[in-house]
Amino acid sequence: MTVSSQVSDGTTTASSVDLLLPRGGGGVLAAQCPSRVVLDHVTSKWGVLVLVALSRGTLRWGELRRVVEGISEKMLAQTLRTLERDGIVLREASPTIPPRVDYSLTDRGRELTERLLPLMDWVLANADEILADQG
Amino acid sequence: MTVSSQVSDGTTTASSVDLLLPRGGGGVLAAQCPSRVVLDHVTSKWGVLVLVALSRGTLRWGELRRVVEGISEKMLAQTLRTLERDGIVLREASPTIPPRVDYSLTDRGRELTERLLPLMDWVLANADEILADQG
DNA sequence: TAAGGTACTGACATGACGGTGAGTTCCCAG
DNA sequence: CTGGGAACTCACCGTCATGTCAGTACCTTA
Repeated sequence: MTVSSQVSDGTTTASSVDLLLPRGGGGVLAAQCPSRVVLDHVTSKWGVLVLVALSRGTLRWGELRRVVEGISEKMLAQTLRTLERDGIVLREASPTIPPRVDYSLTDRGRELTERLLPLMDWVLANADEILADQG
Repeated sequence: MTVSSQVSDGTTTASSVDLLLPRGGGGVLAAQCPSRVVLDHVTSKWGVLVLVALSRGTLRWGELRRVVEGISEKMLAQTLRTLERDGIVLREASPTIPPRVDYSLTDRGRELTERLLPLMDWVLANADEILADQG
């Protein structure tokens, strides 16, 4: 049942708790930790879904809009801009008419989704049971 | 339960992605998918941090408040109540004076954090670089 | 007597998140 | 020559998430 040790590049995730929670405080739980910012981008309502969508491959603006159901144009633009600034998503615009813009994951983005997908998998698999248990 | 296979060669291999993104739409990206609800709980700003804090072991109310820096009492209560309803966190109150309430992860919660910690690890490890890259 | 710790709950305010709808630029189909 | 699609931006506005502050019950310590 060990899930954490199968990251391709050899990074060990075995006792990650100690990294995340140094004894004297700090780590992710420190108020001023920069990871708080990135964490908010990555775990934002629409950020997660966009990353999942792109994990299968490159998508155009309009495709993203359709595939991530319920997202507004404003939120899609905002989410993509944030993820692009973070170097997680790559934006490639063709100067053609009509315009064509492709979005894909960078290497960094692929590293991220490697760790995100197992979580999403679990949530998807357990959501029904979790909600059923509480009426 | 299919644990998503790791992506080792850059291109996504058929795995959990297909579960998450069925060809005809649906999956996590469907607007009415129940996983959206659970996802919001789990990836909420404070939810993530509380889960990380509890991943090392049982904590009391006051300990959580101190360890998760910046959280208000209201948000801590609200977050814990949500996670408890979801069967992810276990609340045990001793009817002693002064009151003592212990919070810990359920089995379900431990399954979840197994998948959450690698992600948090990565975010922590890369946050500085990500923020530095954008000035 | 007062102050403080423990584990909360509830009222109130505010500010950010997110939705709506319009506007833009260029081209092509009808 | 009107309409529509592509990929956005912008202004407006509402609601909900979050923060702040006060209050509660009981006991211990100063």
